[in-house]
Amino acid sequence: MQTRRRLSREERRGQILRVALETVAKQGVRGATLTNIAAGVGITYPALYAHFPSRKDLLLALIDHLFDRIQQLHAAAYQEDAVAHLRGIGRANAALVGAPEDDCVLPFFEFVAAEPDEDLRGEFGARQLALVEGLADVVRRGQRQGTIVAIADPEQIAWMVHGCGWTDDIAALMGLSGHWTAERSARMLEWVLGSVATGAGAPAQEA
Amino acid sequence: MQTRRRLSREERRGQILRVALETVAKQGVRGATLTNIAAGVGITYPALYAHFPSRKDLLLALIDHLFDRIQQLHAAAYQEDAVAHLRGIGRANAALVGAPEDDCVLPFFEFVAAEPDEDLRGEFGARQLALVEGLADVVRRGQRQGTIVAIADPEQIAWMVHGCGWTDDIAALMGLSGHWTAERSARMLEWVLGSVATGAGAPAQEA
Amino acid sequence: MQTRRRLSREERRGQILRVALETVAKQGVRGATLTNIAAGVGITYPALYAHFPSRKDLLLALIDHLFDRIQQLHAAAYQEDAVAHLRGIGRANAALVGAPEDDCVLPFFEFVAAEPDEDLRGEFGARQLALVEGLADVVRRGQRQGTIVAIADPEQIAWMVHGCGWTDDIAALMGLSGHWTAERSARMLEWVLGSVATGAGAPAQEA
Amino acid sequence: MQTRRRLSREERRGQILRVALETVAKQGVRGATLTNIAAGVGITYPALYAHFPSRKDLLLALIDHLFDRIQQLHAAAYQEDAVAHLRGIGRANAALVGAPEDDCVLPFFEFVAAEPDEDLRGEFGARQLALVEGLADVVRRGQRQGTIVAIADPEQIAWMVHGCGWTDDIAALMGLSGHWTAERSARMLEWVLGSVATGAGAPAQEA
DNA sequence: CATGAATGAGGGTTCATTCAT
DNA sequence: GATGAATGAACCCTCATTCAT
Repeated sequence: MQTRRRLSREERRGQILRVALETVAKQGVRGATLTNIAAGVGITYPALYAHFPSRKDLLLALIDHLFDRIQQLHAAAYQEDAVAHLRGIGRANAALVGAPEDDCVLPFFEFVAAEPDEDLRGEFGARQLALVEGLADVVRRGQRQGTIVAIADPEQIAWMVHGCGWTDDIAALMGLSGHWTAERSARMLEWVLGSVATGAGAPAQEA
Repeated sequence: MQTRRRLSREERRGQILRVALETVAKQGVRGATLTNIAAGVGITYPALYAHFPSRKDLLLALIDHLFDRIQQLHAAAYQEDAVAHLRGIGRANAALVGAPEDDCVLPFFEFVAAEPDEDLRGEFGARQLALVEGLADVVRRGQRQGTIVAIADPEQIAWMVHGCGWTDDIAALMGLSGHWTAERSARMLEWVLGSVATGAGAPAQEA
Repeated sequence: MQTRRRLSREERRGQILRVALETVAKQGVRGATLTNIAAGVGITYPALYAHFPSRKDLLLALIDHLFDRIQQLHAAAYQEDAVAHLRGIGRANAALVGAPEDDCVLPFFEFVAAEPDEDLRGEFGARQLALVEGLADVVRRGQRQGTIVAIADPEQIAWMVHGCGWTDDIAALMGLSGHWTAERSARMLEWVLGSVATGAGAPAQEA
Repeated sequence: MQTRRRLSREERRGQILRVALETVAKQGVRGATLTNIAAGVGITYPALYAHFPSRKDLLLALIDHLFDRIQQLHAAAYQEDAVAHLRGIGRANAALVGAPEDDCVLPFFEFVAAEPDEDLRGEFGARQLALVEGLADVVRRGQRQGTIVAIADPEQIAWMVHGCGWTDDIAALMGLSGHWTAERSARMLEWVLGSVATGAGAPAQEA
């Protein structure tokens, strides 16, 4: 008599994705072998085929899962002031980078790094684009609010904010957190925001 | 009668590194297997062991080779005006990204993306750091020249210029060149430079 | 329709060990490659990894298996009279040596001879020691029975009996059975036993 | 101008054999690869082919070399009293076993252990036989001298003395020197000798 | 829904051997 | 007589995948 009840199909699938994400964070896409993932889940690897037709499909679903979580983060950082919202998004990213036990930012770049033969980059780029579009929407909202200068190109701003996050991630990935510090990262973000924010909300630039 | 003459040790080593770099550019670090590299060179894979004691040593030598080439690029972009020098470095990088047949920028990021189990990230980060230091030196030169505001933090500026390059590279890697265009990349660079450059040389910011 | 039914885990494991033992007997430890063993079993070599985590673990399990069998032989030779028991053990060994189709004695020495880089000698020595201890126990039993002189050093006797077996094995291994005959082997054993046995049971020494 | 003169063919050959013997002692027959041997000699491995047509021929020559050295040891232990001579031979062997830096006894057994596919055992057995014959000759000399009982079978005695040495060697090989001590080894030898020696020269047996 | 057994392709590495120089 | 470059076969090991149960 098993006290631990059989998981439903959906629950199992979610569990697998969570474990897979952790595995990618710790061992990279390459290290996310079926054996490793299944071991984390506590099942045998052929059982994974009951949920995903192939490893690649699992990884694609994982990208979905990952971007869902990131988008939740972006949504959670919402503030009525668009500039503050962007700042919140940037800080959320920076905070995650500093917390390597988190399984969200690091796997993000692990996917960027996923070898070309995994055929994942295209899919990944498309999601990334959607993320940037979301940021651009925030910029546009700021322009409607009047907190962001109307002349600014929303996409350009969005990409730059996004790029700040990338820089953080890459630096962390390469063990350069001691040099590209959270402080410098924040200063770069403020710089970008400050140069387009109107009024008193914009911190002065000091480089 | 073989028309292809026997290569000398140094020639062969150089050839292997060139081929390996192309292979990394096309198939990633993971795809740079001994079989693939040897096939590109036109020899059998055990022959590689006559030149490198192991695959990892080959990859480490490749990182050396790669950074040598990048540093040459940076040096080649030299201009007496430090701001112009930084701009040249940024543009050189952007130009390379647009020319995917070049085997220099893409492999760069392939290494960033190299799976953790390859154990290359540490080594790579150290080289990266040296590169940033080089950029910071240019900034300091600009400060001595008076073309860069004295108040600026050279390391901060250096990292930001470097980060511009990263953004270009990653975007290209993910097939987003259509969105993160050369124009936007240039604008971001000008932004960074403009905000620290003194005098008329600094383009006005318009985002 | 496969007529050969799928084997259970335990059956397969046992079969692999049996085949491996034969392989060691015929081709030595070095010749006991995964390919060779798997071929004998009738499977492909990666399948072996489902049963043993590595070749070395397989070989260690094989040593277990081998000593189990030898200890069974020693136990099977039991006689109440300790001297007779020792004689039985010695004769059992000699008999095996003469029957090369047996896969027990020969592999024994193959392990002794296993190249140092296999790292098996230590483990093997420990088992060997246990075997000698078992013989020493028989000697002590004889001393309690009064069939073996009390003054004798049990360990010394045990080692000497064991050494008789070694001599047989090595001679067989080197194809010298024509010179170190079963008769001479028996005479050496009697010599050892005779010199410590009390009473009429001890055959006269004639060399 | 090389101050170290070119070695003559014979000198080089001897040097190679000496180095090869050390290599076998330290790393076994399997570890005696052409690369390892050549490295010890200070030349490159293809150069070995100038002296031996193949690795196997080198190993066969090495067996010659090894037995020559052992026979020298036996000769050096010569004493007019045959029993003393045999005792000297046994002690010489035991002494060597205790001195692992010596490259004579250990390689001996490394060859016994040489995997069957090396095809060396036959050759090795023949040499071994010659060695035993030499011991038997000493026994016969003792019988003529009257120091060994006439009734003894010279071959039997010779094999037993030889077997004592084997036991020492194997025990050392398996790291059991702590249990099969030099003292026990000596006692076993005295036992054998004592049981065939006549007169006062024979130590009393005490087991 | 899950498992256990097995596979085939591929990975890095080592080694005896050949041959032009 | 010796070298440097290269080869081909073999080794151990890993992994995604299949399939009967």
